Amino acid sequence: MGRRADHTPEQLREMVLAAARQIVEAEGEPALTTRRIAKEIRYTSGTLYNIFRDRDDLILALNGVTLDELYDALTHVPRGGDVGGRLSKLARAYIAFGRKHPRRWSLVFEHRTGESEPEWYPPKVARLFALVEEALAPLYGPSQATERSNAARMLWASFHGMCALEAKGALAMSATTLVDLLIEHFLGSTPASPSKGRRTPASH
Amino acid sequence: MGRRADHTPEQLREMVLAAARQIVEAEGEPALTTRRIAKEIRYTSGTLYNIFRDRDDLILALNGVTLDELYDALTHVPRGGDVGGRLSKLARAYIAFGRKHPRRWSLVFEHRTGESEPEWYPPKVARLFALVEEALAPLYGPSQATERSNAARMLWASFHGMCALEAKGALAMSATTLVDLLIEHFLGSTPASPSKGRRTPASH
DNA sequence: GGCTAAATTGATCGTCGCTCAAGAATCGCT
DNA sequence: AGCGATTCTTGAGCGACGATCAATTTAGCC
Repeated sequence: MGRRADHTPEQLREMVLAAARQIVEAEGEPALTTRRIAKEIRYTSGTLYNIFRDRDDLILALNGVTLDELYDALTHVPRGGDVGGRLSKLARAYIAFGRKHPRRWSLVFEHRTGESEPEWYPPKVARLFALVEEALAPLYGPSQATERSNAARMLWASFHGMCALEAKGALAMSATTLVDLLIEHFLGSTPASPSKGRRTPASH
Repeated sequence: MGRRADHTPEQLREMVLAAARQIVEAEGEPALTTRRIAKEIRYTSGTLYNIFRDRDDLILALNGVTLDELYDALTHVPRGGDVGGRLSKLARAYIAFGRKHPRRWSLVFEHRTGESEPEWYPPKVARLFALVEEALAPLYGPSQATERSNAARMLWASFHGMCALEAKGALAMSATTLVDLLIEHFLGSTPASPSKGRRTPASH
């Protein structure tokens, strides 16, 4: 057979990613073979290589979808309330996402990023950090951009660690409990700026 | 050819793990094939299946070696000094280990633990937590075992998250900076027991 | 209608994890 | 010492994998 006009390249790309998403979610990464995906969308594996450079490129694109969904889930966290409440909600949303899509979430972090990431990838990660930075805004003055950025990275990495260890069953307890413990400790002290130690938000 | 008396099963097992260790460290997990390991130790791949159930079992054993080495590295952290200093040294030793053996360290966490872990595995993880718990001992009274355990898990998971994100290049900064920031915040407040908030160790 | 260019297929290559019959070397027994 | 039983290793082989590519078929264009 030869050329078909069944689907545009864009449609095809989305069909592949949708199928890949479903396969990973249902059966895990080992089941994500090119032949399996092709079968799912009624093509053959060779066609996938018109769209993606190789399997790694396909997984990277799928991880992009996952990061988009994660960002979407986090942006739906209400913005009001105090800093601690918002941090906790952000962390819980992150953990909830990891629990809801464990295999796809794991794929983002287990995937070996070969030589280098495409240019569209880092921003998808950066804006997750930015959400935490934004939540921290009330705690820091305009001259404390670095402190706020460090704190956001510290908190996000910690959330991630709890989520990761929980997913591996290495925690023997709920990650949300640990998250709240971390946030309490974090808000209970502000060593970066002792003069500004306050637990409730204040407009700056 | 048939039976050889070149090596005992124990020797063989160690040769396999040593070769696997070297291959992973030098070329990463994709290079860790049964044929490659067998070639390295002058056997054929079939022999590996007399020692390990399958490739996953072999990787699990290798991860056991890695966890042992990690534990060894952490036990060599000096015990004296204040709590903050010891926590920081433990975390730095953990991060240093991850930096020194990135591919082998990643393998521990990227490996999909299929059905269930063998009985010898969880203790290797648990005693890492125990090291942090021990370091936290001066901060908690005898009736606060749960609080201490939670704090240790929270800290360890956070260390892990920083190490993991640094390894993926997602931090854009040094993990040790974040670790120290976390420890400062942690010691700067003790919401679990406000009456016992002290930053310097005390014998109990 | 006929020509060009694009897209899809199916065969194919080398490699992978894993299995197993066959054979060789060691061990236990007398 | 001899010899059968046992244990271990090999190498061929299976099915599946990622990836490539010539052949073929179709869509778009004049």
